[in-house]
Amino acid sequence: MLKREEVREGISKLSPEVEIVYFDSEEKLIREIFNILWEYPFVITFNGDDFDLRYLLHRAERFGIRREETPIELGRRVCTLKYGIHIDLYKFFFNRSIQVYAFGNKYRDVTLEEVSKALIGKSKVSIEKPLTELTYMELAEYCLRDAELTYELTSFNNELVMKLILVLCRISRMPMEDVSRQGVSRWIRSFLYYEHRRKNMLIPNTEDILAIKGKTATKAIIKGKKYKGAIVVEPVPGVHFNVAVLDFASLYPSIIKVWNLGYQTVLCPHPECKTNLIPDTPHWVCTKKRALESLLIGALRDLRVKWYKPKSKDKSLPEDKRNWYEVIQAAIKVILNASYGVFGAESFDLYCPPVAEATAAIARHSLTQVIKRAKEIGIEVLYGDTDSVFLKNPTKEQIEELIEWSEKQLKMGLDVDKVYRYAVFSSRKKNYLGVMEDGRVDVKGLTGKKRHIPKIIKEAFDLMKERLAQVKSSADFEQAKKDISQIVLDCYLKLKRRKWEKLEDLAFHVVLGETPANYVKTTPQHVKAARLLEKRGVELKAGDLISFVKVVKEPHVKPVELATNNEIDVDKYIGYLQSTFEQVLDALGLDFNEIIGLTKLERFM
DNA sequence: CCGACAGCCCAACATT
DNA sequence: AATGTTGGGCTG
Repeated sequence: MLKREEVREGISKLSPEVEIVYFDSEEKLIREIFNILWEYPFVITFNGDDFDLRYLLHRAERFGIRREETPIELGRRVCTLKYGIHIDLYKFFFNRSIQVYAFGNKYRDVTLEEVSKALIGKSKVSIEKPLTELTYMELAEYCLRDAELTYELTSFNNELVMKLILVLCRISRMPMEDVSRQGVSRWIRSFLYYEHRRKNMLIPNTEDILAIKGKTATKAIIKGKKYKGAIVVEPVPGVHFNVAVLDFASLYPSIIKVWNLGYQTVLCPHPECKTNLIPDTPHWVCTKKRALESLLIGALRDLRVKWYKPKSKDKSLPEDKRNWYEVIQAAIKVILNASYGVFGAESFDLYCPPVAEATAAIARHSLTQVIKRAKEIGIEVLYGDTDSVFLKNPTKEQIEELIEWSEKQLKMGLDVDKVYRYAVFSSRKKNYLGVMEDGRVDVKGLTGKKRHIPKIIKEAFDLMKERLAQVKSSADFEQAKKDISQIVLDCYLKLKRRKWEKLEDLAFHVVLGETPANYVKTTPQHVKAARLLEKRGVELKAGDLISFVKVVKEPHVKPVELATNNEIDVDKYIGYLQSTFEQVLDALGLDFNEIIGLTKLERFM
């Protein structure tokens, strides 16, 4: 720590083995930090690329410490070490694939506080004063905790993160420093390029692939997308008991494997292959040669499904071995999940639109076929999305038959993913709720689970969820419906009578996709609130979370910290409550307006 | 500058 | 007032 005038010692809450070293000049402090950095083969930071290491380097220059004396190498967007490997966990945890597939979306904002809370259940030391006003002991405590959290993010769960990085290195053939910073498209590029070189193949230029194979032939449903994607089945609204959810095992990678897809084989030059058409497209696939992507993605898929996944569940293996298999299968899953998308991404060096398009087309065909077959053998299909079918009360035999049929006819693995005791569908796609046998509740897409909605509505929604978890049979529903009506009514009255506890409970929370000034086409509500904050001198940028409430007067929103209770637009909130709950109430045969006591007549007055 | 994809829902905004 | 567009949050 740097000795400074007027800084008090403070009271130490640190454990006795912590040693504090004081320096009387910043230069000496920095030189000592550098000495320590030289000693370590790995240095882990959280945002060290953009802050810690960069800052140290620049401070060092101020004191005339020469570049040769510093252990830090300055890159354009990275800071590396001359001896040792610097891993910036901020970059690693920021990676969408890591966030979603490796950590199941447990953290949302990529901050040390958020990620630590989510993954290791620990928090930063909270401080009320500006850093400069802390006593030495407070500062020491604060910094030490940050260091501990950062380290523990790599050590928790048997060093999961370090193992994951190591496995990804081995698959992608990239150095740890790169693999921990770059996105999944770079991993896949590196992996495919390596195999090209190993087989002594030419690596095509990006523009040559596009020139020869061309663009896409199908029309996307969503404006602005390049090609047609997945199918979503119109749900059968209502409550359904005993719903089996079947899905294809890693559908897209399986298609790439089974259908021999790759930039070489789709629209190949052989006239005799032109009859080997891909359903729903004018494209054909080669019948003579194997595509490298198909081979490699297929091999990865098989390794995961047939070796690593079963080994990770094999109870006869020692714990640490099983754990290692688990890490590997998770790492392969991350790569497989992205392996189709990259072919449709312009930024990918083996970008090949017809390959992506063919994969999606075959997926539609496969799902359609399964639905058709299910109906043929007498099963009602309630819903389906991309790779799944929701079957109403099927028998064991029917399920077995469907799975066998898929294996034989489509060469595609179909499995029972889960069974819902009952499921609730509205008429909306990607919006449903399922209660599993053990009482866990899956909520998909419903407004009630979205993170931007006010706490007061979310809490009511969660109460309803808990109540629904207790329903075992259709007879149970009668009482549950009454209880749910009461939950909705309570929340309605709390709003109508302005009896909320805190204003924060009414706040919507929306992330800025851009810096406020960049919104030129429209001004969404959270941007309006953001601009009010900016007027107060708050600096805002993309990624910042804006919390605002809805008020009566123009512009109808206010940042929560600037608002008062009496200006709240209660009717807006009631409207929101209504639309949130109606997604479920509809299916239960309940009516929002009746619940809150409006008779049909009153509603028309 | 940042970089896997498409489809769906909702609310608010902008335009006709 | 009706209709299309934008932006965010979600599913898969």
